[in-house]
Amino acid sequence: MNEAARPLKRTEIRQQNEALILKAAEKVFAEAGFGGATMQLIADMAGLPKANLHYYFATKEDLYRRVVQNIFEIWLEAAEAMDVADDPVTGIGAYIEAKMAISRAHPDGSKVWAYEVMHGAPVIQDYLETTLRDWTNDRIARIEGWIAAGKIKPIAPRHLLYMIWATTQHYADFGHQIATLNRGPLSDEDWRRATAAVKEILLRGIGALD
Amino acid sequence: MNEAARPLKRTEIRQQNEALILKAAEKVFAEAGFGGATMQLIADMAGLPKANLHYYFATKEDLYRRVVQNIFEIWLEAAEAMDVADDPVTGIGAYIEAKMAISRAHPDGSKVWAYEVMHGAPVIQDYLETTLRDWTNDRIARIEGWIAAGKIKPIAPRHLLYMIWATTQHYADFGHQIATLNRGPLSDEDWRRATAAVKEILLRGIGALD
DNA sequence: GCCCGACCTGACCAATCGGTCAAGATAAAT
DNA sequence: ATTTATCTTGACCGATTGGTCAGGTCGGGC
Repeated sequence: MNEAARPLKRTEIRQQNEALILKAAEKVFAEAGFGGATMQLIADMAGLPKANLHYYFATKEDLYRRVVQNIFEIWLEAAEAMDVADDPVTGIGAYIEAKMAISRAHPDGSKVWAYEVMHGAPVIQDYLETTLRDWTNDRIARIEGWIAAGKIKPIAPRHLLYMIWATTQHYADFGHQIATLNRGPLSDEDWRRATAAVKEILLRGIGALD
Repeated sequence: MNEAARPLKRTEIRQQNEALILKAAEKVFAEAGFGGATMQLIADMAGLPKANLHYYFATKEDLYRRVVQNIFEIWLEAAEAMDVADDPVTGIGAYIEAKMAISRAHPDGSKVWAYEVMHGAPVIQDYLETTLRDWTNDRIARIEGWIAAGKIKPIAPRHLLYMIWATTQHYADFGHQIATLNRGPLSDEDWRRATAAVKEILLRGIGALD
């Protein structure tokens, strides 16, 4: 992969191999789930001997945990997009766009997250109860403010958030089904149209348009 | 389980045991995925010896296939709810209500379906390309009719369907996350409110309300 | 040039997996 | 009552799994 055989510094070796393993693990966990994934498969995909994986990650659970945590961080960064503006059209619109972009850029990560939650969130239960719950309550308060200011209709803020999560992540988690119905992977234009459709229906649905 | 030890007819034995195994399998496959599920675990949950499972279902794949097909049939029956009326509010509203009811009644089935699609639909790929694709195209034509008649705004019908699937199934597939944020399982009233919120936002989003 | 600690890996292991099978138990046809 | 086909099950098997380990390689401080 690298040009020639340049000598690598110790820290570079560690960073490079951990990243390589995490990337391969994300793909394999997304394709096969935790139980269906094997360390041998991840090793083959990373181009490393299996024993080398156990040098960097003690157990399969440790590796899985790191993959899930990485996704959660990407999730949280995008969540800040909702605070860019004071009006709901710009704020919620930017959040939907950010989440759609993540669904396209990190479909495997989204699937591993879905897998983890679907199976009772054994690894990230504490994150759900702390970070995610706090973030959700803050956004609910923000949406209630928009309702009180008459900027949107008095819909249920909590279920609006669930609908945003559901619709945007659907394009990653169910990407195979969508691609099958579309007779092929979504193009740039397809993604633009999908994002526009989701934004339009949700924003009009809460009375922020027209 | 049965009162006393009443003698069972041959056909009864077969039906009863197959149903018992399928029910246990649905739960285990939903909780652990295909790879994470074991025949021993399913056997224990069904209260039967493992060898007995292989008498009724030759392989683990056969058992999994039957579980996925069962869910697909439930899915299709509910899809007919969309054709109950000529106006979009009643038709789409009934479809959303039917799908929300399924999410509540068959959360494990929904999860197994999600698992199957997330992993490339190796078992039900042909259903996606035939039955589901035909059904989707028919409903798109129907929605386009409503648009042409001026009953709803000119939204993208395909993405409206995706949004309905995503939001309704989210309450099953991500039920654990929702329950955690809700500090407990959803009550009857919670489900009623969730269904109303989804219906209201989606129907207003396509311009069928107000 | 030497040495130490980080890095690498083929070979190996106990545990568990899906699946098999032969022998016994039971319901129904004769 | 005997036969027959269905149902039941403990014991077993080869294959694969996550994980270990001893012995090697190699970068970098001295």
